[in-house]
Amino acid sequence: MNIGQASRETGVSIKMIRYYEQTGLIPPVARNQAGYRHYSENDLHRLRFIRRARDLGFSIKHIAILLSLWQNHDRENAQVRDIANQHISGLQNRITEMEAMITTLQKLVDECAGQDRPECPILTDLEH
Amino acid sequence: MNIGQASRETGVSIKMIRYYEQTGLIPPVARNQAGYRHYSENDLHRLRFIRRARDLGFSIKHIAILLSLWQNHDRENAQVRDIANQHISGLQNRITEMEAMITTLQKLVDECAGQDRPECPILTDLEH
DNA sequence: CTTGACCCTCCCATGATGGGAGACCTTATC
DNA sequence: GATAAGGTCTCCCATCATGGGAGGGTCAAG
Repeated sequence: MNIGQASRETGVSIKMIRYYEQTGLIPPVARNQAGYRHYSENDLHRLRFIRRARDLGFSIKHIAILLSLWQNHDRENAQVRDIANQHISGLQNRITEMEAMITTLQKLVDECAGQDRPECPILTDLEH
Repeated sequence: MNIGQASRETGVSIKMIRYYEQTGLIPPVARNQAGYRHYSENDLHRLRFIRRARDLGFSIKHIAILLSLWQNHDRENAQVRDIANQHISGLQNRITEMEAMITTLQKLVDECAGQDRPECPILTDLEH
């Protein structure tokens, strides 16, 4: 199967498939005589794995680790859980930060809307 | 005041101050004969504005608009509110996405921890 | 044999930030 | 006045994941 169809099957863009190969996240795939990449069912499997992990917000570095654990039968499941828990914590921290931003912003917007003064409380806050 | 002290006063790194000038977010500042940048109280004011807006998560593009509204006395406060509301929506959308990721991940981690089978539900999910 | 769809590599761009090299300036100390 | 330390200048490179596009080769159907 050529790269275009592999892309359609897995939901990973052609650009990203080549990028993953180039950066070593996936091993080089087979080529035909013209140099076209050729994807086996196994290759597609790996791409779907990556796609799913990206959808869950894992970084490429974490995905690299997950891929190696995936194919290492000596792994401890706890290692996988560690990666996942680490990722969950990262997400939660970012959410906490963003919620704090929203709280501040919403208060400023409310103040700004609730009055007809010429100066805008949002800008006044930023100025400070 | 030189750039180093301006950086310390405003909390904006030297690198970023120069970058903001280079990309036009702030106008070029005065220079002494040796070419050293020199910052007035007004310049510091602008930098603090930017710093605060960055802390609230505004993109540079949004900050550029906010800066121009800040100095435009004909502006409508509603314009400023629009930018802020737009930003709040963006943050909320990202939070929603991340919360969905956390929900999925947490479920997988719980399943993985609650059993002693050799296969890991997290990897099994990613595989799928 | 032509046409259109596909594929290849290589280069560039994003957004915000930092690192570092090599050169110049300033200030304080001896 | 010399020297050392530290501040500043510009220019280039890297990040992370992703996309755009140029210029050229390939393949299959008509």
